[in-house]
Amino acid sequence: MSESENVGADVPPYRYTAATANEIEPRWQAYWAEHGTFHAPNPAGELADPEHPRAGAPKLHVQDMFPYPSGEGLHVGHPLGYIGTDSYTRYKRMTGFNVLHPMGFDAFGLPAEQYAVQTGTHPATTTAKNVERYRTQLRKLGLAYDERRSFSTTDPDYYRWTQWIFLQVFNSWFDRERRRARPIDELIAEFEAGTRAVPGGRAWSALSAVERREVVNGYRLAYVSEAPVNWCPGLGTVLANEEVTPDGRSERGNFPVFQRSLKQWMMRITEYGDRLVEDLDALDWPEPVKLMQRNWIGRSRGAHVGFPMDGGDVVEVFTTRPDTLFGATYMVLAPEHALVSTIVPAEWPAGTKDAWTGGHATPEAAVAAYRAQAAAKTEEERTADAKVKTGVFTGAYATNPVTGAQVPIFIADYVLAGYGTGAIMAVPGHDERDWDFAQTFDLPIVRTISTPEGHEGVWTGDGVAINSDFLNGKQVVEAKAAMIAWLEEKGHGKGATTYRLRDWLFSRQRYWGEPFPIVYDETGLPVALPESMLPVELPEVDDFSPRTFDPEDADSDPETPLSRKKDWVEVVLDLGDGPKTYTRETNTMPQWAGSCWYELRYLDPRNDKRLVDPENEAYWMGPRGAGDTGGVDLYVGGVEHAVLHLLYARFWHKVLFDLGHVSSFEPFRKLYNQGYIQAYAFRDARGFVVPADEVVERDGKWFHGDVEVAREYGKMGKSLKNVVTPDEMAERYGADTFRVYEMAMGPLDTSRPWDTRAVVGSQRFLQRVWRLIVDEQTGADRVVDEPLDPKTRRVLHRVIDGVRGDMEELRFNTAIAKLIELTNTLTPLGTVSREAVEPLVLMMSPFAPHVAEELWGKLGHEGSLAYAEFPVADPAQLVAESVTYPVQVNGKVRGRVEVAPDTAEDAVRAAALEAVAESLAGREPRKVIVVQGKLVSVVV
RNA sequence: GUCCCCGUAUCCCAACCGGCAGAGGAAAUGGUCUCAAACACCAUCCAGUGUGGGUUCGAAUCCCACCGGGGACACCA
Repeated sequence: MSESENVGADVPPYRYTAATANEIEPRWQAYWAEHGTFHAPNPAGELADPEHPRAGAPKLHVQDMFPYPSGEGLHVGHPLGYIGTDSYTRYKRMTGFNVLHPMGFDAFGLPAEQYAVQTGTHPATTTAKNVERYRTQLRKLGLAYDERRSFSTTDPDYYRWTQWIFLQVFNSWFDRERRRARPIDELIAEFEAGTRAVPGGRAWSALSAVERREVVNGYRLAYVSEAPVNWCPGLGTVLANEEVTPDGRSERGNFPVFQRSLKQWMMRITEYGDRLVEDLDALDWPEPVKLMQRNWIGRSRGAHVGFPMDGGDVVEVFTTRPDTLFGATYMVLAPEHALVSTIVPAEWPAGTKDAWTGGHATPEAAVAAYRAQAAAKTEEERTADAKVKTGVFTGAYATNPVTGAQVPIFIADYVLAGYGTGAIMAVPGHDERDWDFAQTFDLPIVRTISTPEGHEGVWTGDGVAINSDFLNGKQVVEAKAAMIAWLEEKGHGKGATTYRLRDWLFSRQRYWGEPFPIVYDETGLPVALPESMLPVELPEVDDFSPRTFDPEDADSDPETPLSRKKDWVEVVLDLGDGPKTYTRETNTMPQWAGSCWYELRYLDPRNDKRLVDPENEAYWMGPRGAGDTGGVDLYVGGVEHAVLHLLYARFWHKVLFDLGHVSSFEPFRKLYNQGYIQAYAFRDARGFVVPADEVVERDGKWFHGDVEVAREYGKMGKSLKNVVTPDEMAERYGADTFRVYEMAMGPLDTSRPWDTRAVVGSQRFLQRVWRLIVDEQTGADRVVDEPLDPKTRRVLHRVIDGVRGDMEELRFNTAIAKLIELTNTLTPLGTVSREAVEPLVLMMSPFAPHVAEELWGKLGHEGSLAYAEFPVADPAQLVAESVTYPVQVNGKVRGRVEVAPDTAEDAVRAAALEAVAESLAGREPRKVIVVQGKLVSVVV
């Protein structure tokens, strides 16, 4: 690695090199810090500044997904998005916007805790050290953050408000009629006044105090429930559905996850299912991310239908196709369904087919065996071959409410306990899974939708209802509505919507997270701490580790690190009725909690009275008119958070909106997914990774020393020995070169391979600009005040126009290409005109801010260019002096005509025909097409 | 299996509503500078747009099929 180290005696003394960059860059970084150059003024509060050049200007709030400060520090892939937003915001600031571009750290989480467990170092120490390292690395890149607004989610001043939001969630309920959250006191008032029926049918006044609390707790948006959860013994904690992979393992650590019924905190995100789906339409987000959220929420509209049984039980099913009810010839329950054990008769009823029994003598034996078999299967095995359907007859029948027919009830693992009611009506004629099952078990198939001529097998498409009595002749949509009306009238069911989304499991058995602001009294019911007691600080402990277990031990029980801190857990408090002993909640919040609302804290980071001053929130994030969602103007990050962070953050934001704490009803108006920087890794014949920077290419093959190695393409990472750090790039080329390279190598939203060798191209560009202004031998200023020649001036204005357009659309690669083009146009001119060079320096400043600031100074300006006006193209200069039309004859270019830009179509046509007269050779044109400003096409 | 995105020069990428396939960078080749090399500079080189069909005066761009790469979903009733 040599290029920059041989800056020898022969290099001209005033050339722009890595050494120049490394002198300039820290100096400007210090200047910006000292002058608070990138402070953004708030309308109100401590950060208000009426004297600021952008006070009262239109605002722009641009934010990156903040990093988890890992111990390994940054590699060149991490800051790609940060440099993108930095370039964009520097540009927007120069066009007159008051720009908010903050950065913070998402610092709670597993790695710091695991490191603490291994080394005994307190996670707070590790975290502080890592955050400091990140800050240093980011500062070296010249990222223009308002550093007054920076925080870590682990700061007690920050998580105080995370806990405060938890209390808001805990102290509210979802009013389904109004479709929004309301304070829990309003619910209690309704119960007291008798305007809302108490569940269970008893009068509010007849309930004991404890019973009342239990009723109310059943409504809270944050609640404790004993329910099946994802228990991961290997990690010693429970996990949210979103943190479990499709094959039933933990996203972190890849340990097996088991369903266990445990008492845990949940958040009622399902109540927001409709709004989370519907409001997606109003967001400027990439379609794939919207699709992922829609899929995850999985809203289905349909009906609940009751199938009565002789004993009085009713099998309740959910269906999206109530219109096919006449074709429901059997039913299937999930093996875990609660009814299964009660409906099984002692013997197989008459008419039981052999295939239905699984070879067992009694229904009880068959069901028991099938249940055991299903329970033993992993998620992966269960879904491995969807075409092969398994199941067994329960021996019981229910009545199809519309046909009156007795239909057999099966259990099968293709029906999931956790979705809908855990039971289905099977319509083999019009559902693929039911069709497959009916084939295997020889069940009757009744078609209720007309199928196209000649179609055989299952039909899931549209059609007209047949064999369906009062539905016959209706189209699917119409038939669904008619059936729902019938069901509701007869009391056999009603229209319903279900979701794949489950309530959010919100507690973790970890140390390094936010403590809950919750204690338990002698009744064992939770009591919220008052706001005045926030923050509930994380206590010091000796042992940070949760109890972990044999990863396969499904029956182990979680134990929280905080529960071992007895003198913290037992606490005497006066919560209004005198000092009493309480027991603290010892779970902590999941890592997502801190990132669920951080966009709001940037707006008013020092406010110790409120989460955010409403005036500041309305200014930075408020809606721009009726129907506008409000929110961050541009939010940049990777797609990997499509359903986790982005869904949780939307949920919390909507709760805060409902309770009147914010004016925007979505947190992120526009989302942009940056691509990833990929890298090559190399392995020898044994499969061992060799350091990528020691591999050389010869004749299209790769060698490590004399050993040929195989190349693979993928992530950059320590274990792949292919990490390149921004620090090393800054040292070898300077941060500006590194920034320009990252922005120039391709569109921001596509992934591309890192190529250190190509970085030099960006350095040459900066060097050429520098050379335009500074004499490399003497250091003298080369710029003259002579006007530009008209041709170059038109190039300049075309570039200005193009660069502005590119910047607005985040097309940084093409913007840089245009700047290079302009530079290459100016270089051979000999005289360097201020008229061209000043705009060039301003236009390059978003990408290469340090060298631009330095050159701006050399051009005679005082202070920073951060608030200088970005060049504006003169429309008069954008009109070409003349236009050259290529003239095509039958699609081939046969001539050219040069005319004035405003030449009328007829004149262009005449000139063009003349120009290709020879090619026409007397043939009469059948058609002449003149595309104004583009070309002429002649057809003969 | 279903859906979405992408295949342009040796490589990374441009080409905005269909209009002369090349803006920019890297590599390569030749040259200037140099005792020499590196740096720098100048010049050159390089594809008819994955394949096959269609629409059109005209297709990288629109449509269909296939091939290759990436992503999402995958018993959700």
